[in-house]
Amino acid sequence: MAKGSGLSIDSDPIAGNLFLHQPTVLNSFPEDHQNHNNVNFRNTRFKLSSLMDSKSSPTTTPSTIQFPVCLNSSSHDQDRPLHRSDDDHKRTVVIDEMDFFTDKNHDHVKSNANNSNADHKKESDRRTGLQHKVNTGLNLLTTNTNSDQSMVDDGISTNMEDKKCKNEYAVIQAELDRVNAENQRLRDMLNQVTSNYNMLQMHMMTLTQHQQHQKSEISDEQLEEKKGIMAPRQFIDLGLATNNTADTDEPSLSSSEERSRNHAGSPKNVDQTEATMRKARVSVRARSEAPMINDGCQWRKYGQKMAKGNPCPRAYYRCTMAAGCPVRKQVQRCAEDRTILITTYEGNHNHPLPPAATAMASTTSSAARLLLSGSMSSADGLMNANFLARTLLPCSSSMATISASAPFPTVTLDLTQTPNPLNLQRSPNQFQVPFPNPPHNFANGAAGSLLPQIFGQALYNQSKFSGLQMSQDMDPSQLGNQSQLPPPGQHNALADTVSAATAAIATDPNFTAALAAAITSIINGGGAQPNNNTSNNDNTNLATSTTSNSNGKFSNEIK
DNA sequence: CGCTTTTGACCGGCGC
DNA sequence: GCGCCGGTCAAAAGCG
Repeated sequence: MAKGSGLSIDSDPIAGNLFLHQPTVLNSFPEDHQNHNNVNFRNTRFKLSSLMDSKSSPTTTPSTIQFPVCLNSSSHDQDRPLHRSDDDHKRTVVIDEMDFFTDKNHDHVKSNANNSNADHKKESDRRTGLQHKVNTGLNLLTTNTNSDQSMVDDGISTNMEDKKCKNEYAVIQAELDRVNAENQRLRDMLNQVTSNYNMLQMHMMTLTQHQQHQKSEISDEQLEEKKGIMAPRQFIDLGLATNNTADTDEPSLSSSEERSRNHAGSPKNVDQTEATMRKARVSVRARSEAPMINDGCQWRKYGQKMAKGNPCPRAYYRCTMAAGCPVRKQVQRCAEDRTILITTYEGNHNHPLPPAATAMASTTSSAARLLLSGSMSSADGLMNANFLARTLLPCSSSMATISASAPFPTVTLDLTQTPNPLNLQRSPNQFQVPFPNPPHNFANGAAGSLLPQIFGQALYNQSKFSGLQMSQDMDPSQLGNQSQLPPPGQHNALADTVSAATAAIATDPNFTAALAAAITSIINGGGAQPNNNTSNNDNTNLATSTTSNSNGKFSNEIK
């Protein structure tokens, strides 16, 4: 990663994984460069790798002579892991090897403990002159078959030596190919990260320009919104929901009905998918005197229960914007602080949404998608979510929590901590996403709209890439929106990486993508689309100035 | 009259 | 098996 870009992904454990291989490939030990004739086989590998770096000429293939010398390292050394701290030891071994190759000295175990610097120089000179013969010595230490050894003992052998050289060369060549492939993969990943970074920069610039532009146009666009114009982008990506006719054509099923369907042998994937989607929950805590947070959707109350441990009743709502919409939400006041309203969303809308509702809807949808990812059932999913919560809401480490211990994995956005000066006092590197309606009660939409959107978008992208992982084992058609998957090339490259390191994948290649998408969501959903806020409900005053802090953090972290 | 809310009943999961 | 609990249903009531 170019230092000029300032991208400090190395600090991230996941990105660290990306580059963990990189130093291995691109960095060889300086000592080895100085003593390139002495490098052992493993060091030779690093040299080869470094030669294969894009900055190196591919034509500078090391001569075969370099390898033979190295292979003389003692067997015990070959079996040991390579560490920088072993450099001295390795050099010592090399000296032994040179003694081994001297014409008259056949004592393989000759100690070099008493060798002087002059000896070193002598041996070095001798080695230079005997480089061709070094190949022969190399062969002696390669893995020989019994027959080979007997032939050597017979003293035949230039042919055999050549043959062994060829074998050795083949081995090295194979290694070369392998490292080359790895390098290629790393380059692809690097390119992807770089492109994402560039895209992010572009978006940031666009956003900056848009800000001023939009401020002057807000009033006009507000008028349009009130005319009931519904922009195409209001069709929230519902992924599976829109792709599954079961979701769109059939009314939502109660849990018992779902169970019945499963027993009846209906398409299990669909049912399980829906069940999983519905299990994903996004909980929003916000202060509000109102009985319910206004999130832009139309809800119908279908039940109320007294929940254990809370004197306040829990109300159950379902979305009534379309028949059969499976989205439900629960509203309950916090037992400890009754000014806090806890709203828990579940499911994905299967219909177009007004802009005012897209934020929360995308959040719930994203949470469901996150659960759909193959790794979500494991600790990886929790790690992903925690990583995202930590990364994408750096301004609010306490604002986003994800619980997998709950009956249903739940993303909790605690907005009770942020109706604070952060949203009102903008620093120069912070920005405000303008919304048509003036900020109102915090619970009436302010951060309750955009923060979930950011987080939701991040979750969505995360799940998108998790989908790559899942796609290895599942029918790709089960994925929600294939069109949003990376191109096949990237897909394969990423999938390879995924299969290589399951724990790391979750965050590694997706990090910048999620990050970029989060910013994009601000631009598209908050900045470029700030005026799509339809006043569907009379008291809809969704969103306002938010996440300025988070954006400042984004750019700081990236650069 | 149509829609929404209320509220008791019902159901299934889970733990003991 | 039983009871608790969360979630849902659906009839009745309320409202515009």
